[in-house]
Amino acid sequence: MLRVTKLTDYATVVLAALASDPSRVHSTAELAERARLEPTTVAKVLKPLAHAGLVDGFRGASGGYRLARPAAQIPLIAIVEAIEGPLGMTECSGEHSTCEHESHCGVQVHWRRINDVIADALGGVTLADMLPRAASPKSIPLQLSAARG
Amino acid sequence: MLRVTKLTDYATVVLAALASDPSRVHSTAELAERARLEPTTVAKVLKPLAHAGLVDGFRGASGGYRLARPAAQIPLIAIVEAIEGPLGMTECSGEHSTCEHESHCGVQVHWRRINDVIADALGGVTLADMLPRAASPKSIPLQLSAARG
DNA sequence: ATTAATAGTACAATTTCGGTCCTGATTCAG
DNA sequence: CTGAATCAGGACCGAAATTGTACTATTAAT
Repeated sequence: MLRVTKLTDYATVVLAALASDPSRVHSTAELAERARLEPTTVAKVLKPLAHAGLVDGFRGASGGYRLARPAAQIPLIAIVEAIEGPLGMTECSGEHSTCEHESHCGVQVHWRRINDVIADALGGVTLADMLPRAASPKSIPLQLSAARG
Repeated sequence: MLRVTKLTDYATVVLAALASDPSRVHSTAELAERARLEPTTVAKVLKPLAHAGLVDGFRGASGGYRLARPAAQIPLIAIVEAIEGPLGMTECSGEHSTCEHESHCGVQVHWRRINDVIADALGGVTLADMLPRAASPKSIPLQLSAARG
């Protein structure tokens, strides 16, 4: 149904919890309690997030995670791609396609552009827009609909 | 990776084949040959498409399928939803949510709006834009990126 | 009646997703 | 220096979705 995975959904919730106190280091246990998720699940979400450079991980006692950048500088597309890999609406949208129909497809090129449209839509929203009390009144700029209607 | 299913992909290809001769009735066998897909797969794709009113099905000898409307009046979102059901980026984006975290989530409202953004993006592209030689020079209006800069 | 063709359902194989657990590396506290 | 806390990185398994196919019933033209 064209949806992001639950893990991506969880990632936004966990990141939102981190963003509520960006300067501190939060342990997974603490984040799990805040987000009301299983600690193991939170840990699983944070690993790829750290790998993508969205959060910084600190080992050892009193270690944990901290937002690597201000929330306003973390676009949603970065979160989605950190968890789910490169955005690709169809098999052939990405770099290494294995679709056997490529040569005689006809719609491939168009899907690629749709890919860009979605990426732009997801790039126009940042983690800051997802926070309970967003900084700006227009928490999410619905620029596309504005442009169309 | 935030992708549509293969069936949805096939649906666009099959619909594009139908659109190449909109007034005629095409059998699944013929469409399969054009799209280079298995006849059974084509049949599977066409059923929900007919159910959604995107194509008209005619039974009996010399039966087949025909585009129910001009390609320019079939937005991509209709194709996606015909095959995959209502668009819902997250569990809680849709009508009947079963997510237990709703009451204390904080990001739910925002995902809903992102849902709308994606739906708009998919609503701004029609089947006509997917055809090999599109009617308009700007085959796909990248309005979002234009709006953002 | 016979044949062509869709409608609807059901089914197995494969893949992905969701969630848990384990082992190792690192850091802080005593 | 020892031990506890905590992340890093996989491995693993059950559940669910996807994919592709097959079968039967119904409809319509000849």
